[in-house]
Amino acid sequence: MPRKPAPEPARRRRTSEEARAAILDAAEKRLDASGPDAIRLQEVAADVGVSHPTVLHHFGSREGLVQAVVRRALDKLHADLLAAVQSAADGTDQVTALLDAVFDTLAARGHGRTFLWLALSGYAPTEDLRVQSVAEAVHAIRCERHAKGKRKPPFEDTYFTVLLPALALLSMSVGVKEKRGGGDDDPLGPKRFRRWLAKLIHEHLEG
Amino acid sequence: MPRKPAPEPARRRRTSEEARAAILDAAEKRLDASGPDAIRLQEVAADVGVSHPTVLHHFGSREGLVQAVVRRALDKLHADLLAAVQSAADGTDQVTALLDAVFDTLAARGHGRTFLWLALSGYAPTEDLRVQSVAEAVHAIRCERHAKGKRKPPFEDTYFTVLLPALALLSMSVGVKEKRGGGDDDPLGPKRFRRWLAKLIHEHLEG
DNA sequence: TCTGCTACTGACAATATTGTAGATAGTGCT
DNA sequence: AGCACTATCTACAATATTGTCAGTAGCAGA
Repeated sequence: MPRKPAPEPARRRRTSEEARAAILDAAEKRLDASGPDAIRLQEVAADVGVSHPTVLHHFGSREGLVQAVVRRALDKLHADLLAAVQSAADGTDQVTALLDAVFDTLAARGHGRTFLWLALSGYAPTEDLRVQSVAEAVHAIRCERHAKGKRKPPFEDTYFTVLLPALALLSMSVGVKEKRGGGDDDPLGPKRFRRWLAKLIHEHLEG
Repeated sequence: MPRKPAPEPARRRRTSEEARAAILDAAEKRLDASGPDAIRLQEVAADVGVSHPTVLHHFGSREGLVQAVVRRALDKLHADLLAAVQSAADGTDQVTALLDAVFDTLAARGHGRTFLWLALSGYAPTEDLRVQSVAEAVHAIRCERHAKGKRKPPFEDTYFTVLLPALALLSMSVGVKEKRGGGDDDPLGPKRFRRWLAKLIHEHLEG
């Protein structure tokens, strides 16, 4: 007897935007965890609860999806980084606050790990960290302060002073999962390291 | 007419050791360039000039090959790192020499890039950089020197002082190819950065 | 020269992954 | 209700990749 076509389990229809966002979320999880090469159409689709041709419908091709994820991830990184830098613009212990904020962006929120994946895979140039622009902003403040009597510090010094913690925090973001906890009292833990680094930088900037 | 079986292009027979070494070399190239996931049996075999079952014959499985490559790469990294640290054990400008040597190992020779691939992919824990042991060695020297009259510096300070440049150099090794050349006079180049960093560390150690 | 060992090979199988094609079914508009 | 639009589906095709198998061939020792 002719089989009645099985009643399909109710097809959900999203707006194009919603669907794209959901798919990008799923793809980004895999990007953060295992890199761009680990983005599989089938798995991403399964995570969202759709079939894989749906993903192709929205992004054209696997490469299209990867490009979209990369763009969104970098945009988010830039936004979070900018917010972090601005949030720490004032306060008594500026350097510590800035380091903590940038660490939060790069390590705790996983953006550093993602960025390393992208840089290694050739999807993002290292310039995308935008150290240069941050250094310029910091240098402006520094010059303004030191104008009184002392000699002006060279831009190179400011640039390197910004570059150093950026590079360090980036490397720290690799092993976030397996690292020791964040207790203040953990002797060699990342939190104490940041404090130490902040002090070092602060002393250097003061001269 | 019955085709004569095409004269096979002379099968070359290596010792097991030679074959394994050649295959590992080819696999390591791909590891350095594109990460462990980019190691394909077919491509590695083609690079060496053998068929892919030969690779399986020597390493059992793809995973066996990857494990072998990882082990050899980490061993080489440790050996080179140790040699670098020891080579810079004496000399007038110890810190600069040490940084240059470690930079050469991590960035110029590509070991840092490989290590980042392995760390991100979960093939090597971050502890594998062995910062701890280097820090202990440095701390011994430091204590010996500073014994005369001054207060003993805490180990934590030495550890962080070693950790900082290690993390920085590691991150630097990501974008080696696309970075600016190594001219001494390049304003914001990596060489000047290392000089600057060496000076910073030196001043910190002196107090 | 014969013989055993094993590095090596071609052919095949099994699975994974991307991509295509045509049909189906929500959704808003008239 | 009827219709256009398109998000979504199933089914299939094409290729890549790992792994198996039975046989071949180079080399060393008897």
